[in-house]
Amino acid sequence: MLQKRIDDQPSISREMVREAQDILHRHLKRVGLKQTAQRDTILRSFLETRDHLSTDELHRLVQKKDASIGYTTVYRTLKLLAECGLASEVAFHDGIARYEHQYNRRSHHHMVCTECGSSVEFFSPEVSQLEQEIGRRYHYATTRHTFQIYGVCEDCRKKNSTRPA
Amino acid sequence: MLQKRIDDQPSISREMVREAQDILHRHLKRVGLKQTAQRDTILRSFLETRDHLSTDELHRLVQKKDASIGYTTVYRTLKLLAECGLASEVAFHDGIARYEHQYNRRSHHHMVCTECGSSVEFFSPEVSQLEQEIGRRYHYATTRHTFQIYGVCEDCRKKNSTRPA
DNA sequence: ATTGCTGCAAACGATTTGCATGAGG
DNA sequence: CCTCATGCAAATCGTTTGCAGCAAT
Repeated sequence: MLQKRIDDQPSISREMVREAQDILHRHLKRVGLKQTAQRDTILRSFLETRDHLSTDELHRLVQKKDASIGYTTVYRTLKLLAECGLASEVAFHDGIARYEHQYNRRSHHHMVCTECGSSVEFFSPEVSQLEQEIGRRYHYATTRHTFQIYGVCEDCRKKNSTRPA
Repeated sequence: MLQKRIDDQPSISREMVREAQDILHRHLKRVGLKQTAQRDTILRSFLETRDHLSTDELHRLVQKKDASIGYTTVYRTLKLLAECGLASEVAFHDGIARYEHQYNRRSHHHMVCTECGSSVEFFSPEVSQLEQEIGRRYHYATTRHTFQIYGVCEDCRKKNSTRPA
């Protein structure tokens, strides 16, 4: 799936990887789980991308580093990463769970093209303010929100006018 | 699943049902499909609620009117309703597709409790403005958006403080 | 008559689970 | 050592599809 980049954040630094690993390790200790090579490998692969990965895609990436790591472990680890705040699920409307990293990321949102599936990220602090405000109004302790816009991107519109239905 | 109502719209009138049925029938004619008793029954059941129905829940409701109507038909009809704008899918984060009616509804959004699954609806015109604005900025022809807030509702917080983890 | 519709059962794809084996604390 | 992690295969969940008979146009 394509991915247009609006912001150009540099690829993740050694420091950040270490810090994220620490977060994971602390989380594991806290809930009485074990630190394993597989979990670290998966975390590292995950951090090395900026895409909205499906479990399948991440599994493929992980396999390049260690072909013995199975599907199931990737699923389970992704859940762990979500638990400790390193990853979060983004539901595009294609029936597949996708994850992105949440570590050191400004709150951002997605606009998805319903024809080609490409997406842009955008930032909109107003939305976080809204979250606060609505939460207060209805007495919810809010934790997060999702905001997605669906539409048709410029390229697809061009294609459509060239080859009309 | 629970459903707290913030706005109190009266239950749907005969008029509205008729109008919605017309919309469906016109849509069917337009795309060369047929008008059937099942489709009308399903539409009527759908309109009679204000909840965010899963296909399963709608199927159960429909069966009270006509026990012979099957699962598959409900799925297929719900898709038709979505096509002609009478229904729209709302993705809470529980892995089930839910639908709500869209006919004669102001643009609204959901706040979902991650503990008990109950939800409130709220209205926020700012969000639609944002959709326009972001779409213009990145040259997308936007069609719709989703905005959901997740958090813990007052009741669940009370329960938690009574019976701490 | 022709074409689409229905309900069933089987297929499907994504995710989860049971289990025997292997590795971390 | 004891407990949890792993990988595999099988199970499960929601959803979709193929098909034979039925109904709307």
